[in-house]
Amino acid sequence: MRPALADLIDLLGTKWVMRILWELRDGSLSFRALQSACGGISPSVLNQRLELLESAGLLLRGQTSGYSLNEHGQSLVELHYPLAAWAQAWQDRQLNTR
Amino acid sequence: MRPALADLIDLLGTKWVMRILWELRDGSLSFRALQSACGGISPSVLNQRLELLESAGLLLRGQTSGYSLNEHGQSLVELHYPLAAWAQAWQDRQLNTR
DNA sequence: CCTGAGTGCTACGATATTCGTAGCGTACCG
DNA sequence: CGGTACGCTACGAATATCGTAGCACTCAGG
Repeated sequence: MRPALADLIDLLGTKWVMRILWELRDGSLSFRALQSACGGISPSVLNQRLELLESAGLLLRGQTSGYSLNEHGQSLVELHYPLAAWAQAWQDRQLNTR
Repeated sequence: MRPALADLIDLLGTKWVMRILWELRDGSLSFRALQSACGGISPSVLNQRLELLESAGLLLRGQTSGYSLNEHGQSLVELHYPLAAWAQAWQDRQLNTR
């Protein structure tokens, strides 16, 4: 039996997925705003990922207010907040090493 | 100034990277064992990712005992342990919805 | 009305990444 | 001298992503 976590890891390991979740962490963004927030992801791929996240039950397609995370998506991205401190220490380490 | 977390997210968002970290979570694996643990990733890409993880300072290339995470890699993957419970609830939700 | 600006999203050729398989060179064990 | 397992490379085929152009729609001003 395949563990649930492996499926999640595959989802999060899909290019752009984590980034999109992250950019939506504190509120909704329009399609185009998301596109530029992600540094110029192409619209076809962005749309593909948005469909993926919607079918994963994490995303709300806003009719007026753009895209935003639902409660589940929000709780998932909040689980990643501790990564911020780790990332900072990691970057400092990389700079010193190099 | 680009936040450190964005770099980390890009790293983790690279295909196979999270999966490799996860498969190495409790010990070392040989190249071929990693390959099959990841469900048949092609060796060229696996090698590429191993180099990436090594240059990111997370991986130890074992001379005898295969590949394993160093202390930093280990601490990173431990930050993801809380995801397991979330993933389980997520999967249950998906099954009920469908 | 009409125009302009913003929206979500599609199309499509060019480019980059990944896959799948075959195989090399080495080391160890009988 | 096999046999087996190892890390890893090569390379064409398949797939994914990029970059750009543009369509259809909505809404605010003039």
